[in-house]
Amino acid sequence: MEDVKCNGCHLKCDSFKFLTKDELELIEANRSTVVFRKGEKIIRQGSIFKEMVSFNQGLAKIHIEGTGGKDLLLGIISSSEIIGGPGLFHDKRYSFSLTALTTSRICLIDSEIFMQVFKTNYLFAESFLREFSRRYNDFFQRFLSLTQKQMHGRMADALLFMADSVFNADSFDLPLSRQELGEFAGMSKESVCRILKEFKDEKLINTNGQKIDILKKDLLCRILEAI
DNA sequence: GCATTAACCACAG
DNA sequence: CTGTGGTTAATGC
Repeated sequence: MEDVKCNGCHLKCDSFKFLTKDELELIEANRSTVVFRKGEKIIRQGSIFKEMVSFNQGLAKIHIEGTGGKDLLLGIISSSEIIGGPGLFHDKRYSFSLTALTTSRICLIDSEIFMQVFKTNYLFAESFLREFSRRYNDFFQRFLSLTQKQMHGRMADALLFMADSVFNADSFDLPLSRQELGEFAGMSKESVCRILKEFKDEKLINTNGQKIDILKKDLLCRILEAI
């Protein structure tokens, strides 16, 4: 893999554009670039917070571990973003796991160095916190969906999220297994199968393995709105 | 009571 | 891993 300089890297997220040449070189000297394959864990919930993740390319899931080995899938990373979680400021532990859903290109930045730059460059810090806040806002919206909607509404939510926030298309190859989709929509994998079949029978969507086509988005939106 | 919702289990492909 | 069918428990008319 070619080692692109941070300065000329077009994959890095917008926050980095606020860094001075010196700051970017400092980051560069304290980061590694790693490619993760599907299923590989990028960060592990509970482990010591050593590095910030600069996610550059690919697809990954943010998930937290529940009891009995059951996960809750909180979000999907599909574009460049700096990820680390509250551990950077709070308890020096990762508060969630990050797992690659497809081959993903990531830079790992020493957290001490990241913090150093955070403290000296206000525009960078503000931009980073804006991204950070947006991410947590999304989590809160998920909680709302998970706690106040019934299964069909949650499934419609999950499918529309994939279409609008991840793929920007109404047809896509779902990067999640039925099990993972269940972890995202807060239901068992059996319920996922049943509801997808119902949606398919009602011609709201078409499914073929991992391939999903949303056929009647307006009706799906109505299911989403109707509790 | 009866219907609905949704999880758990078993099992086939 | 995916999908189906049966069972069960809780909740709501």
